[in-house]
Amino acid sequence: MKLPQSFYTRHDVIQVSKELLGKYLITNIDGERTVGKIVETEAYRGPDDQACHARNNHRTERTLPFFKEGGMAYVYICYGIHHLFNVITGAEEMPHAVLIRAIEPIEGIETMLKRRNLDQLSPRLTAGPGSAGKSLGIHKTHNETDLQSELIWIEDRGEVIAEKDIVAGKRVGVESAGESGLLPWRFYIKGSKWVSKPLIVK
DNA sequence: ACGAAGATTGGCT
DNA sequence: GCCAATCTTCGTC
Repeated sequence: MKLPQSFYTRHDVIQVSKELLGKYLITNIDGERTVGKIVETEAYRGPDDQACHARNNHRTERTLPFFKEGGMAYVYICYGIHHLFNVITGAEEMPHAVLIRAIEPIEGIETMLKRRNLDQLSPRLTAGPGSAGKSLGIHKTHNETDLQSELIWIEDRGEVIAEKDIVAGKRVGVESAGESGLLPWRFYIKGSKWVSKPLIVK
């Protein structure tokens, strides 16, 4: 079942981030259907979260999607190369988003391999936000795509990830965000071999 | 108008 | 492990 818009418009983006684990992200791009199970996410909770692009309600052309109602894609380019896929959540004017950091390839694996210029299936195919987005054919032109459309959407296939099977840790690559950089808002499915980096737990 | 930095990745040493 | 790739965005001049 396709997740309804009400799944995304909820207030608590941390909760939405965790519940997205075990859901299926489906794209129908360039006539190729690809499906990946979401195994790793990160929550970005503006305006207070200093690691969020929309921190302090910072409103620019890039961050406009943050201020719309939850349930659409937010795709932006990182380091000039990578197209990172996020889901906008929360109510209008509430700038929250969830970054999809890794998926487990489920369907259309040949297409994914071709898009990534790889010839062998391994976590390298879809681990990391740049890799996951590229394997699914997601491009910056898909920014603001409605997740109720027939282009990109997320399905609930009845799997529930128990709280004990969710690992929480610091988000990746946000050290410069001060206190916010320490928040444990990265989540992944315990034991999944498809996550982008193992969490260093002491 | 200019320049530095960025929610990363892959190739080379 | 280190570093270049590559270009948009944003702060500053």
